[in-house]
Amino acid sequence: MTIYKEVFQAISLHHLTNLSLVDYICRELSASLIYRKGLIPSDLIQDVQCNKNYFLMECLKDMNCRFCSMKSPLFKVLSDAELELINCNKRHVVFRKGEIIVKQGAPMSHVISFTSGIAKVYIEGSGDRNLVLQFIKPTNFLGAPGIYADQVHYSSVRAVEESSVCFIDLHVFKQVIRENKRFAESFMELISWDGIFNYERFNCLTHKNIHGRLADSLIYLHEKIFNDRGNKIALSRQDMAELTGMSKDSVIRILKELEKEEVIENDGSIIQVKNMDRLIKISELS
Amino acid sequence: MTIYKEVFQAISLHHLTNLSLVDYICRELSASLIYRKGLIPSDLIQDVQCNKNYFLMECLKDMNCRFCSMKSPLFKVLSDAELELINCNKRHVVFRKGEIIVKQGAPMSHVISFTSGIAKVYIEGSGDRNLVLQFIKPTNFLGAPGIYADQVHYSSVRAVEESSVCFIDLHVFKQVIRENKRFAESFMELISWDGIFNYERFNCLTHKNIHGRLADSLIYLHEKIFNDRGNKIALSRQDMAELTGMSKDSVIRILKELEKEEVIENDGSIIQVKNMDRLIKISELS
DNA sequence: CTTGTAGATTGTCATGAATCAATTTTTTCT
DNA sequence: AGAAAAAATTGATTCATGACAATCTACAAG
Repeated sequence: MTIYKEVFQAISLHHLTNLSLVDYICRELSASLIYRKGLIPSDLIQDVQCNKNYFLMECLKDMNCRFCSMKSPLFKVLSDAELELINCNKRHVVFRKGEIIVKQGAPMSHVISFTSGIAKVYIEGSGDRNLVLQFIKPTNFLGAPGIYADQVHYSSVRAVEESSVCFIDLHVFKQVIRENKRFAESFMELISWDGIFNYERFNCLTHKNIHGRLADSLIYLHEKIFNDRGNKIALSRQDMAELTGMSKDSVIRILKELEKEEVIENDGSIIQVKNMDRLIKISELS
Repeated sequence: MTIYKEVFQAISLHHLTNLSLVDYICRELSASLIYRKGLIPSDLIQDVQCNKNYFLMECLKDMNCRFCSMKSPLFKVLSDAELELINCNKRHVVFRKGEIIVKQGAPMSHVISFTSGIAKVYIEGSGDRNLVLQFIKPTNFLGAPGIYADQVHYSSVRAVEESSVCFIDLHVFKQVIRENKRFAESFMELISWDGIFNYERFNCLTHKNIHGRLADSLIYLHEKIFNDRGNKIALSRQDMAELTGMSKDSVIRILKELEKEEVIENDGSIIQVKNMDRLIKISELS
């Protein structure tokens, strides 16, 4: 286990992003660390990929924003002084699986930077019916649209697996936006892209049948959310139902169908896409 | 007819907003103009309300942004110099009913300020299926989310009745945002509220049955869009279908039902809400 | 005046998808 | 490890909704 920690120490010291993790292991560590301990690199890479979340969290404790590898790309345009200011006004918190990070309707006192894990952003409708807007993984902000509206959360966020976030004081955050034009512009881009993402979901949810909706969701989860978990989609059927706007029962039914047609592989609660072309075709056929 | 023009000249000179129009007529004009010409104020107000759009457009031609009563409230925080800069880089254009103002997918060269009329903002899905995101009336901006993303329009906009807009050069607009912090902040608020509006629509469109969806839409149209047209909702069934995400046939069916129950009154293609409480109840019952 | 066209209306019908209930599997907690 | 709880599965049933077709209406163009 210590080998992982060494790997992650190295990562945080070198400011590596999630994406360059595997590259880095292959290039820098294989000779010196891995072979010395008799580990096969490909196994280590796979293990690290699957357990990345756990070790990441270890490294994030007490991390200064200036050196944190998991800070938002938006923060890259900030000066050291600005980062230090944010660092002094942040709290790093770990949430366990299933815990609510943000509650819809609650007043917003902090901007939340999501630093590790996976969470679902959902709106609570009338009568137990939730709709998952999107899943969140590092690095992203939570509660974006409310920040410049009326400082109220318009969606809830719940940890799907153990996750950690940084609470950043709202006033400090706004102050930095006011004083750094590039940062302000980046933040506007973020809000804008968020809005555009919703447009695409509108289409899917209102005009496609359940086959198309589930196909779209599987593609989304495969490509955007579980892409750094070896594309192993680990979600409850209920969560998938809330993402696609269909009933849990229907999700199960269609997943079975897809498994029979060998479009996906279903091992316990872990889903893996086997035939992406077919999924895309199903999505396009509506 | 000239009485109207006088009224509107007065409005534009005094920088009156839409909302204070009726107040203004009662307070300032009734004695001097209306009685002198033998008109009954309440009739005039009603007529002006119903035909506001036509006369408004007359007044907007060649209007300098500095004195334009229909400019966005956002522009109120701009200095005269900034308004003058925008004025020099804008084009005022009138669109006839049914014409496309903005086409989804097209590159965005200008920010568009909607100055009179009513238009529908919709996303074009696969296979002729459109979804109306919202109706637009003065004063508002078009193409908001794309401005700070990749300068592409992510929705189409079509005039529902004769409408006029101002095309403002995108670079000039961004320059003003960069240099005026208050304006930048206002604009962020605008984008944010836009996003929040979509959240509420998600709920409605994914979790309510057609009765609830139509009720919601009628409430929206009554309160937010046709509120300055004497609450006379004038839309084609097709437009209402695209707004509610249901088929045209179903719209007609439910409207008939509502008419029978005297919740609405349907005179030709003009719908008026008679029993708002009932509509709200239908909406809540989902 | 008449003719054409687009939109509105109405009823019927097929079907997609949710609900319900009963059973099995998996996960979690002690 | 074993019990309890939660989640997943499955089939049967019901209902809501969209699609189609035929007719009607109103407005515009010739």
